[in-house]
Amino acid sequence: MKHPVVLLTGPTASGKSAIAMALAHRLEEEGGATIINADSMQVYRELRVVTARPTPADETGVPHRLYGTLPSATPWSAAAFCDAALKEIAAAQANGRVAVVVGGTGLYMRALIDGLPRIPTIPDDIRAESRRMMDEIGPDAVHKRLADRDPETAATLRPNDPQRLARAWEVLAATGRPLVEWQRDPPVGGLGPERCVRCVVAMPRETLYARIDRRFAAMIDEGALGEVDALLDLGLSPALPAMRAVGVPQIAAFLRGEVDRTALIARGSQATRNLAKRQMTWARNQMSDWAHLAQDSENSVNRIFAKIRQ
RNA sequence: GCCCAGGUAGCUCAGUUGGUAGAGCAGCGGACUGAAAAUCCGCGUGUCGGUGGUUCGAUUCCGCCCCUGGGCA
Repeated sequence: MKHPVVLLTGPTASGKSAIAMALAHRLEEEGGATIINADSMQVYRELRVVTARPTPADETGVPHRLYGTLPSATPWSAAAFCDAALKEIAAAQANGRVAVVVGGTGLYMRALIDGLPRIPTIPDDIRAESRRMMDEIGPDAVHKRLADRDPETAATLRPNDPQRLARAWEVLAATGRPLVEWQRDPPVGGLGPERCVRCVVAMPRETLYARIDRRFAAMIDEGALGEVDALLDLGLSPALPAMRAVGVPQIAAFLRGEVDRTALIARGSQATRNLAKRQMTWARNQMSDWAHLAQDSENSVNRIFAKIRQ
């Protein structure tokens, strides 16, 4: 394979970052690797402990890109990720390095492989207006308004799905063209599956859930409370993606004195398990043609290494 | 020991003026096309604490017993 890009995913706490690091070390003699973040939350600067982002020590050993590079006030997106990731992949390859894209966000992986239709960036004021309308009149009423002007897109959306309705509304408002029409345009910018070595880490659910419980409790001891406290000091809207990262609302409730430490750990672990389950559903049904790796890091590295050399 | 309030799904609880019961959460399955760690959808048989009694029929009414919480001694 000429310039393979390694795509490595798996549910949260599955150990994919450790596998990526081991792979990078293994590739050291052949030019090295650059690890590129495909996780929707690990980009946010203010969140490190709570998103289990690679440590500064990890980052000095191997080049890491798109980790902690964005202020939490600025929402990231699948399209922003694709643009940035494609540049980083090109830069890594120009230096003779293997690009290893790692992250748990299935949508980002899909967008990177298949590309996205070229929908214009929605201006901030239109976006804000769309979200404000959602808050004021509720998804059901927004769905009715959308059905009025864009019945085709409205028909594909449930009347109680605020996130997708807001998106459909702002695309229509900003471009005058229905979202479903945009989505019929050919996607651009995708890497294509043949250029990618796609791997997903899998393990028994009980094993993963136990890892999650252990990890969340450890985060509390490693500074997650102070980190979230500092984030809250920024006074950001609670609707922002970074403010909704798993652990942030739960820790915020603890800092407000609404729950005790035991309840915090229970709720934080719970929310993380819920996330892991959704990620596993995505992997099972949307990534069935990806190579499945066991949790064993050494074995996984060997398998990925063999695929790169094919 | 006495009095009061409870004992219903894994958890928190609702309910049945007597016709064997349902929400939220958890769990499981699913969707996912530019905020995705998001957003949304589907799945609920459980000796209704135990045991006698009344009744055509009791989780529901009555007696006794057990357990939990609170109060009084």
